[in-house]
Amino acid sequence: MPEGRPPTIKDVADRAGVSKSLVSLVMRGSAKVSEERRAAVVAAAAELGYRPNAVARSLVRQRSHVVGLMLSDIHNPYFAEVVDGVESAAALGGYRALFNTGSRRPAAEREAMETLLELRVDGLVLAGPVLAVRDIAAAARSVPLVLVARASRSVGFDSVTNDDRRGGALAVEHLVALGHERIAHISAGSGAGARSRRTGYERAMARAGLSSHIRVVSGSFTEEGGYEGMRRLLAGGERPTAVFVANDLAAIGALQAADDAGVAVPGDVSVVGYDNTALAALGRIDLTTIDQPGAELGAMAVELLFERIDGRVGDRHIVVTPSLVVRSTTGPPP
Amino acid sequence: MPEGRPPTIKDVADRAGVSKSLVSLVMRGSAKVSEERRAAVVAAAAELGYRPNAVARSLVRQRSHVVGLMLSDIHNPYFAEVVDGVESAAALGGYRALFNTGSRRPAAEREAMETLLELRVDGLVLAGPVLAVRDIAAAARSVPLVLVARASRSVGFDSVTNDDRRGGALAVEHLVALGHERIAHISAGSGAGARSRRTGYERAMARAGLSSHIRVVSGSFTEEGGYEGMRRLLAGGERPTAVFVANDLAAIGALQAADDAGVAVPGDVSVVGYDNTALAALGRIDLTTIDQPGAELGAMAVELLFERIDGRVGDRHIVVTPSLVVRSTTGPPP
DNA sequence: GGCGCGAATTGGAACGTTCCAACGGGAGGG
DNA sequence: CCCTCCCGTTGGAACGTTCCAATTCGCGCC
Repeated sequence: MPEGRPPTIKDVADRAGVSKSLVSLVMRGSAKVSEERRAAVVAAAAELGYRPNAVARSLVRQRSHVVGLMLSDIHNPYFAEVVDGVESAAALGGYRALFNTGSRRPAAEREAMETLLELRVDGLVLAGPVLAVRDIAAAARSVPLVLVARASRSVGFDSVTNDDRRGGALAVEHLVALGHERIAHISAGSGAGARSRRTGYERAMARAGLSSHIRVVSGSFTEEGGYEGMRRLLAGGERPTAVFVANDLAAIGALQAADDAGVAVPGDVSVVGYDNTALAALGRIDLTTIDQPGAELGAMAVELLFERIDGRVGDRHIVVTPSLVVRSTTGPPP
Repeated sequence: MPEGRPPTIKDVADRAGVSKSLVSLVMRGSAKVSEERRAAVVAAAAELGYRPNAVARSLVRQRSHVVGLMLSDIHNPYFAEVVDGVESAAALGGYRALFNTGSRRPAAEREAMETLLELRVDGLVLAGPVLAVRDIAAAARSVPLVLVARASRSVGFDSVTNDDRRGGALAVEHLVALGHERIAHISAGSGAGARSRRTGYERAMARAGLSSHIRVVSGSFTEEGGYEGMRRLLAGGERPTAVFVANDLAAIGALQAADDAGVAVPGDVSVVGYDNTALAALGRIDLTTIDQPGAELGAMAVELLFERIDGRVGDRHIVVTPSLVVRSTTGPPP
């Protein structure tokens, strides 16, 4: 069980017979400390099990060397990839990363973000937040902030996204090339990027002369959302021969709904997802999808953050181009 | 872009024409403040965009109201469930949760844990760490600590796990009941719980009089580990008719290897996983597995943590009983 | 009219660091 | 032999809060 109180720099100083300043110098690896004193301090610290108090350090230095990352949904494997990128880029820059999650609920997201803000992280990365732009902009006023996987032309922060509109078009173009006309879309409503993916879908449909076949049902970025969406598509009206789903997670739900309804994929209906998560690559799933490199986006976000932290400011909105990954859930229409 | 310096309690006090102590009282919702002063303070805080500095508060109160959670692997959906449980239980107790990840590498895990420790979290939850017990025990000496999804009879901290040995036996018993004899195991080596699952497998095999059929290949708690393990099992020697894999993620890799080798599941070989993650429930995967309720384990861990934080100490090692979930990857031997 | 009391408010110490200006002492130069 | 310089070391202020003891103020009571 934890003992009375963790040892402080003062305790170490007393035991080593030096001043706390000297201990501080040793801990930070200063060159201007005599070898014997250093040894004495190191020994004393080890004996006491001294561990520097990051809270006190952070208070006096006005810098935490921590970047905060708010994840909109920890169940979406796409964000695990973003985490990888953020974490490795942060480590490269001598920073630590700490996460949070908002469970897709704006209120929870705001609270998670607030927690990070109160902790005075040096930079904040928001991955796929459903938060209002107003809240994001407000936060950006007090800390360097970068948005990942959600576009925004707003000022005051940077963003790194893929071109969701282009991605949506890519999906449609692929299906059109296969000969589909009745291509439906399961949208994720207000989810990050959902609007653009939908717009990409609609415009590409129009360009292909298929305006009359545009059909959008609302869902979400979750399995349940995709399942429900597909259920509705299969139930009512003229059945589509292909469905472009808002993301992989939802696409997997859609696949499930098709399986449950005895509808063959891609025999009866083709399905396209979005994100190219590890899930999509599983042999049993083998989902055609749009690739959006999560780890890279995360790493770029941190680099932008570093520039802001260093004072090199300029609202940069990086947009990477998505690409199509064809697997076995798409084929010619029946 | 962030302005010069975030406003402090002092700035608010000046603007409202009161002392910093009064502002502090208002911020903490004290009842003994006159209505007019309160209003003045609230207004001043809003105008300045004041946000309390958790770092300073944490320093003086010697309490952060944050529980730290170190995740061994953010790509394993099982841990996302643990996060859910931890987060909701923490919120219930008025605490915030902050995560970290160690990417299954002991050195990285130690660093992640150290980060949390330096930040002086009030409690630490370690989910499935591969860290040495020595390191865990050392950390437990300075902070209330609970281990999740890894057993340990050590003193100084609590743990919440499922009975991995029983789980391993459950898998074997199910397969034996189906008529299998050549049941192999893909182990996760030094991963948390791996040893016990293996022991459970071995003992159950012995109990069933199948000692001579015991066959263990080493893998890991990842898809690649499972893939490789299955590849080896299918390649060399007498082919098993059933395989118990260390966890769902690895089992999915194993499934893939079987598919790639043209081996039918469960026609030629049955496969059992562990964890009962959302992955296993996917229709396309439909994996027979051992259920270990992640969210519940996470929530229980936080409750134990709270008891320790409140000083009610006692090394408690909670072990929940796993259960078998039969799906379609298991069947009678060919 | 003075006294006591409670309620509202305040100043200052404390938390554990870092940083800076200042200090002591030995060596080297005049 | 004294002065200077530099190196290693030190004390104290500062960071933004909370908490406690002390202060002020208004009011009722004797």
